[in-house]
Amino acid sequence: MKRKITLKQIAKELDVSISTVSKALRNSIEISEDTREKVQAFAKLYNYRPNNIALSLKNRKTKTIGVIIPEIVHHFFSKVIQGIELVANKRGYNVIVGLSNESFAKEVINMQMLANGSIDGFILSIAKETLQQQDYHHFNETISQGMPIVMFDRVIHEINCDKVIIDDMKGSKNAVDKLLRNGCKNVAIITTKDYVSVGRLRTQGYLQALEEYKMSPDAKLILKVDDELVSEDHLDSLEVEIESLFKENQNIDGVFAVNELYAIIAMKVARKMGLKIPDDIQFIGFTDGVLSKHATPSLTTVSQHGQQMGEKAADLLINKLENEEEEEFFETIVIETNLIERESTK
Amino acid sequence: MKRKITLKQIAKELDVSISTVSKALRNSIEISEDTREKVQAFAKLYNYRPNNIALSLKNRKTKTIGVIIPEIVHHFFSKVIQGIELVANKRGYNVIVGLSNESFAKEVINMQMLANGSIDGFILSIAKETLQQQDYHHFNETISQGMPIVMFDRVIHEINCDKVIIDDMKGSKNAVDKLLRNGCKNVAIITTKDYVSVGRLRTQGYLQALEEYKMSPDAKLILKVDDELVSEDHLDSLEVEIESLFKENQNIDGVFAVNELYAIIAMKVARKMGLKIPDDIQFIGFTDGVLSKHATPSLTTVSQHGQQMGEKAADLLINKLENEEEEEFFETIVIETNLIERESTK
DNA sequence: TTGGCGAGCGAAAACGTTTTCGTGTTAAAA
DNA sequence: TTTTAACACGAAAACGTTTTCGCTCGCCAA
Repeated sequence: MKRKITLKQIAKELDVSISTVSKALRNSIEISEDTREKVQAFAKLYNYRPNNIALSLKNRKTKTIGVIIPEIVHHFFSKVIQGIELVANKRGYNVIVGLSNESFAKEVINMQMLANGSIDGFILSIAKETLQQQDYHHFNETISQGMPIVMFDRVIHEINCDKVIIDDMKGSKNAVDKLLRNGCKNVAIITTKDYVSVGRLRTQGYLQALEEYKMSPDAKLILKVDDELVSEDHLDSLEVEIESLFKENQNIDGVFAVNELYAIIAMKVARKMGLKIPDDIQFIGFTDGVLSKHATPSLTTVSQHGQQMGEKAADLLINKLENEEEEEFFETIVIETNLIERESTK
Repeated sequence: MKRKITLKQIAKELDVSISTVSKALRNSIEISEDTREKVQAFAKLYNYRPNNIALSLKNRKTKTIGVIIPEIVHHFFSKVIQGIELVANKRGYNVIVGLSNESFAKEVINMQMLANGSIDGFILSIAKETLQQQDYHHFNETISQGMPIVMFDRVIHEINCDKVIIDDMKGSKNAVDKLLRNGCKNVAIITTKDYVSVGRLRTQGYLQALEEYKMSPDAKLILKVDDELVSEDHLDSLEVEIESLFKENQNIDGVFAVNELYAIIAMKVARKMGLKIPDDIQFIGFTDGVLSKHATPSLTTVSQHGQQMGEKAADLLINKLENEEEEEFFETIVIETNLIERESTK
C-alpha cells in the first residue's frame, strides 16, 4: 500500500535536490549524463509519474474538458461523447461529464462544480428547462470569467461562443421533400413544443417543404407532443394521441417525426391499425439511432452525425484553449445531415 | 475577461492577510465579526469560489472518480454511468470517463492518465481484449498504489477489489426455464465466445436449465458468435449464421440470446422465414434496453438493472474512500435480475 | 508594577511540480 | 598565477489553499 512516489522522495533517496531530479527526468542538458541516467533508472524502477494535480496548479490548466449534457442514456448524446472523447484523448485531454437531466438547477450546479478550476473549458447542450426559462446567466458568467464554452445541438445564438449545430430546418425539409416526392399527399408531423429550438426549427422545415410543393399546411396534421409524456414509461398516452391523429385524418399517407422514438411509435400504431408500410403510409424520423436501424420495417431517418459533432466541438474547444491569441472570434460549424433511406419509405 | 479571484487578491484589496481571508470565509471564531462580514461581503461580490485544484493538492484527494468502460454508445453502460453520476453528485463527487473501446492498450493508457492524481478511485468494466489476453497487471498496480477499484459486470474474481455483478448464470437459467415452462422443446442459444465471462456464464445457465428439465444439450443449437461480426455494420453475416442455424434445425421453438441485439436480429430472421412469434417460436434476450422495449413484437428480456449497478458501485467506492480504516475488506454485491415479460414469449 | 490571558490577526509550511537564477568547482585561457 | 567560462547542481518562488503556531495588543487580577 505504498503511496505514489514523488520528486521529493526520489531526491532524498539519491541525495540530490528536487530540481536536479526534475531536470534529469526532463532530459535537461544542465544535468550530467551520469546523474540523468541514475535518476531516470530510479524513477523507472519506482514507476514515477508526475502528479497531475500539481501540474494543473502550476500550469493553471488542467487538460480536462467538462461536458454537460441533458441525459446520457440516449443514442445521440452518447455518440457525441464518444466523438468528444476520441479527439480529446488524441490531443491529451480528459473528459469529465455532468448530467443536467434537463433540469436548470442541476445544470447550474454542475457548471459551478466544474468551473472552479477543475476544467479548462465546457462543451454542452442546453437543458430543456433552461431553454424554457430562458435564464442564461450561468453561461455568460462562465464565459466572462475567461472559460470558453462550445455549445452543440441545443444552442443559444445570442451567447457569444463557438457552436456546432446541424441545419435542422434543412434536414427536416429534405425529409419532407422526400415524402412528397414519393407521392405523399398528406404528410403529418409529430413534433415537440416550440421552446425546444430544434423542435421548432424542424417544424419550420416541414412547413417550408410543403410551401415549396404549393401545399398549404393543415393544423390538424401537426401534432405537438408535450414532453412530459415521453418521460420513460408514459408513452402510452403518446400512442393514444397518435392513434387519434390517424383516426381523425384517415388520409394521412406520410409521417415525419422529430425524433426516432416518435416515429417508431407512430409506425407501431399504424401497423396496429392495419396500414401497410411503406405502401399505405411512409415514415421518416429525425436523429438516427439504434432503434431506426433495427426496427421492422427499418426507419428512414435524418442522420445527425452525433460523433462528428462531438469531434468538431472538441477540436473547436481545444483550439481555443491552445490559442493564446484571445481574438474573440467565434465560429458556428454546421454539420450536414443526410437522409438514410430504409424500408419505411418507398 | 477577468480571471477568477483568489484569496491573495481579496487579501490585498482588503489589506489583511491571506490567512485572515481564508478563516473569515470559513466563519472561524478567530476572526472578529467586523472583519468576517467585510471579507464575506467582498467575496460574495466578486463571486469567489475556492480553487478546486489547489484544494485537491492540499487535501490529497480530488473528490473525483474515474470510470472506464468499453463503450458508451450502449444502453447498459450509459445506464450504469447515469447511476454512478447520480450518487457521485449526491455525495459531492465528480465523474470523469474514459473509454477503452474494448482495447487493452487504451484501457491501460486511460488508467495511467487518470491514476496520476486526477482521481481518487476507479469504477470500471473490463475490455474484451483484456479479458482475452488475461493481462491484469494494470489493475494490480493501481490497487497496490493505494487507489481503490470497483469492478462491475465484467470482473476478474482473482483481483482483490469490490465488485458489483449480476448472477448471470441464474438470470439466464431463469430465462431458459421460462421458455421450457412455456412448452419449448428445442431451445437454441446465441452466445459469444467463451472468453467473455458473462457469455460463458450465461451459456452455463442455459445448460443448467436444460439439465433440470432432463434435456440433453444439443451442440448444434449452441451458436457462439465471433465478436468481430458485431462491429457496427457487419451484422449481415450474423444474420446469415442465424438463418442457417434455423434452417438446419427446423425444430427450434425457443431462442435465448445473450444480448438484446442478437435476439432482435434472430427475431427478424425468424419472421423473414415466415415463423410466427411467439406461436411458432419464442424469444428471450439478456440485457434490457431500448430495442427490446420498442421492437415488434417487443422482446422479453432479463433486466440487468444497469442504473442500480452504477449506484451500488459508486456507493461502494465512495464508502471505501471515506473510510480511513483500511480494513482490506472487499465486497461483491450481486444485483438480482428479473425477467421482463413482453410479447416475444407466450 | 507585574503576570497572565484572551482576542485578533499574520507568517509560514505543506501539497508536488517547473523554472529561473544563482553558486561553487574545475579546466582552459591570459 | 589570475581571470574566465563552462559545467553541474541547488535554492527558492510560484500556482491557491488550509492550518498550526506565534505574536501583539489590551485588559484584568494579584
